Amino acid sequence: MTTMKDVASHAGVSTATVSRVLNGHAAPTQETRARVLAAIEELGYRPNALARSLRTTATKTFGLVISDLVNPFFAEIARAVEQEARAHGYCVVLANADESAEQQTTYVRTLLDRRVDGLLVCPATDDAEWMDEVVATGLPLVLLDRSVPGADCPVIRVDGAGALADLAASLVGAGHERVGVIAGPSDTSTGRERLAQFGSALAELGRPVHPEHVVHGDFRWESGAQAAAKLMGLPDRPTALVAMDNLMGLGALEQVRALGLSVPGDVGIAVYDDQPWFPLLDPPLTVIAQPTVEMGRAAARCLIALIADEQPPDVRLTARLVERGSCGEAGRG
Amino acid sequence: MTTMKDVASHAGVSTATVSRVLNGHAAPTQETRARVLAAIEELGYRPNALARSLRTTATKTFGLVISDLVNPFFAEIARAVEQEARAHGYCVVLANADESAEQQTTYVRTLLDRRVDGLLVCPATDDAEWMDEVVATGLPLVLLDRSVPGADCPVIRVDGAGALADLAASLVGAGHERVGVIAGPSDTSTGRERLAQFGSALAELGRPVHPEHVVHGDFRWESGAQAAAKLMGLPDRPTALVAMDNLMGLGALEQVRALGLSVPGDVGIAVYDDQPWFPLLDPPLTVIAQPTVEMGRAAARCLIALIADEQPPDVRLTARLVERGSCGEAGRG
DNA sequence: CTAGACCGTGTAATCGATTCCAGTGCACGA
DNA sequence: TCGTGCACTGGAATCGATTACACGGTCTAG
Repeated sequence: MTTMKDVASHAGVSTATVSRVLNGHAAPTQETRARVLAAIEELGYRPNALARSLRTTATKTFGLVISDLVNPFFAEIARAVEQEARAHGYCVVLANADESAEQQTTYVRTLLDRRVDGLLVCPATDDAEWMDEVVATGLPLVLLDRSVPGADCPVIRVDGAGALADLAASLVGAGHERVGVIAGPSDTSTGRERLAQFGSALAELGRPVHPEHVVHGDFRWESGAQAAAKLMGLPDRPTALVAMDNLMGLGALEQVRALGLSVPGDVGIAVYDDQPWFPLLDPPLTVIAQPTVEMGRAAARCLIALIADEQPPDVRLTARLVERGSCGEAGRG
Repeated sequence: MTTMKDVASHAGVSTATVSRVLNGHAAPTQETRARVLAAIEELGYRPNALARSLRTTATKTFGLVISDLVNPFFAEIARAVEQEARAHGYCVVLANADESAEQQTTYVRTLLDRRVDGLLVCPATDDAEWMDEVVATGLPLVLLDRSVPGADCPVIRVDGAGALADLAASLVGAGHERVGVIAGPSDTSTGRERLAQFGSALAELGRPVHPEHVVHGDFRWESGAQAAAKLMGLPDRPTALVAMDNLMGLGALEQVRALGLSVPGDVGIAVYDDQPWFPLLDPPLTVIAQPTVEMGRAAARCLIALIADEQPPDVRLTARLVERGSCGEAGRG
C-alpha cells in the first residue's frame, strides 16, 4: 500500500503538508495543494484509517449490538441506525448476540477493544455485567428497546401501555372471556413490562388474566409455538392469544393452525410488533405497531449527541394498536 | 485508558514481555507470566486493537456489503456469515448499500481504508467500478449471490435452473396458459439468469413467455406491486405470476389481492426465495427455496481460505421448488 | 533600513502495540 | 575455573498517520 510518505516525496513536500491538505487545513497554498492532490490521485493513495484513529483517538464508528438479526424488528432498527449514522459520517459495526448474554458480553469487549466512539445496545437480558466495563471506560452508551435495572444512560424505548390497553379493550369488546398471554422472558424489561401493562389493563376491565394462561417464551419462533400448544391444551383454554413479540406470534399462529383451529373463529390472535407483510397473512394479524425507524434514528442521534458532549434530545415514542380482524369482530360476544 | 506501558511498569517488566504474555509466546516464565496477568487483571487492561492492527497489518475483520438489510434473504445470509466468521475469530463490519451502486462504492472504500482482511460483497449492480480498486490492493474478495461481468474472484451462488424448470413444469401441468414474470433488474446477474432459465424452461414445454408478460422490477416490494398491476391490467392477462425475489413477490401478492382477485383461483403466484412464515400466508406460497445459511457459511469459509492463502473449497449449491398450492393444483386444466 | 508580524512549510514527537536484536544470568562440560 | 550455549528479558525501531513547534522568507510600519 502507498502511504503518506510516498505521496509526500512524490509531490516534493513533507508528510505534514500532505496531512494538512487531506484534513482541509487553511495553511497550504493553492499551488502545493494542487500538487499534493495530483500525487494522491496518481498513486491512488488512500489514508490508513487505523493509523489515523490511533493518533486521533476517534474512529468515526459506533458499535450496534442487537439481540437477533433475523428478527425483522431488529433488522429494521439496524437499518435505521445505519442510515442515520452514515448521514453523520459514522460507520456502524453490527454485532449479533443471538439473544445470548455471554455472546453479548464478548461482543461488547471486542467493540471496546476496537475503540468505537460509542455503543448502542439492545440488551439481551437484565444480566448486564458488560455494562460496568463500558461505564468504566466512559464510552458513550445508549440502550435501545430494552432497559436494564440500574442503568444510568439514555434508553430509547417505546411506550406500549396505551396500545396494550386499547388491545385489552378491543378483546373484551369482542367478547373474549379468557385471554392467554405468550409473554417475553421475565429477565428482559420489555418482557416484564408488556405483561404487567396488559395484565393490569385487562384486570381493570374486570377480566384478569388467569395465572395459568401466562406462558413465558424467549422472543423466538419456536417458543411461541410451544407456548401456544401448551395454552391450547388446557381444559379451560383461552379464547384469544396475545404474543408479546412478532416471532413468538408467528410461532403461535403456526401452532394453532397445525392444531386445526381456525383464527379467529376458534381462537383470536394478536401480536406485538408489526411487519409489512402481516396484512397478507391468513388471517391478517391484529398487531401493536412500534415505530422502528424512529427508534433507530433516535438512538443514533442520541448517541451522536453524547459523543459530541451535547444534551441528547428527549424522544418519546408510542406504539399503537392496528386492528386487522385476527381477534374477531367487536361485539361478536 | 490503561496501556501496555502501564501494565509493564505495574508488573515490573518491559512492554515486550507483556506483549509476549498476551500473545502466548513460549518465552516468559510461569512466574513473570503470572505477575503480568495479575497486573492486567488489576488494572483492567484491554489491548488497543487499532495499535495492534497497525503494527501487524491484520484486523481480524472482514467487511460484508449487502444490497438490502431489510430483505430477509440478505438478513439470513448476513447472520450466517457473521456466525461462521465469529467461529474463526473474525469480526464482521456490515455495510448496507440499499441497492445503490454509489453507496456500495463508498462503503467498499471505507472498508478498504479500515484495512479489513477481506471483503464479501453482494453486488448491487453489474456496474462494479469499486472492484478495480479492490483488486488493485490485492485484498481477498468473494462475491455472494450475484456475479458481475469480468470478475475473476470466487463467487458463491446458487444454481436455480433445475428448480425453475420444475416450477415451469408444475405451472404447465396445472394448466397455466400464460405465465407472467416479474423479473429482477437486468443489470444484475441473478435478474438476468433467473429470467433466462425460466424462459427457456417454459419454451421447451411449448409455452414460451410472451414478451409483454415480462416486467422488470428492482427486487423491492413496491416494484413487485407495480409490475403485478401492469401485468394484471393487460387485456390478455397472465394466469400465473412468478416473482424472482421474495419482496417483489409479496408486493405482487398484495397488489393482486387489492385488485380483488383470488389466489390461486384467478391467478397463481410463485416466488423466488422462501421464508419461514411463507406457509402462513394467504395462500401459502409456492416458492423456490435457496439454502441461505449454507450460502453465508460457504462465503465466509471461502474468504477465510483466501485470507489464509489456501485453495477455497468449491461449493455447489442448488435451489429447490417447494409447492404450497398458490399456483393451483396440478391437472386443474 | 530594520524590527516584528505573519505565512507556509518541515522536523520530530507521539499514539499503543509488535518484534528483531542484543544482553544478562545460569548451568554445563572441558 | 572458564568458555559456550540456552533461556529470558529489555531496548529500540517500526507501523502510518497527526500536530506542536521551529524556521526561513516576505511584508509592513516606524
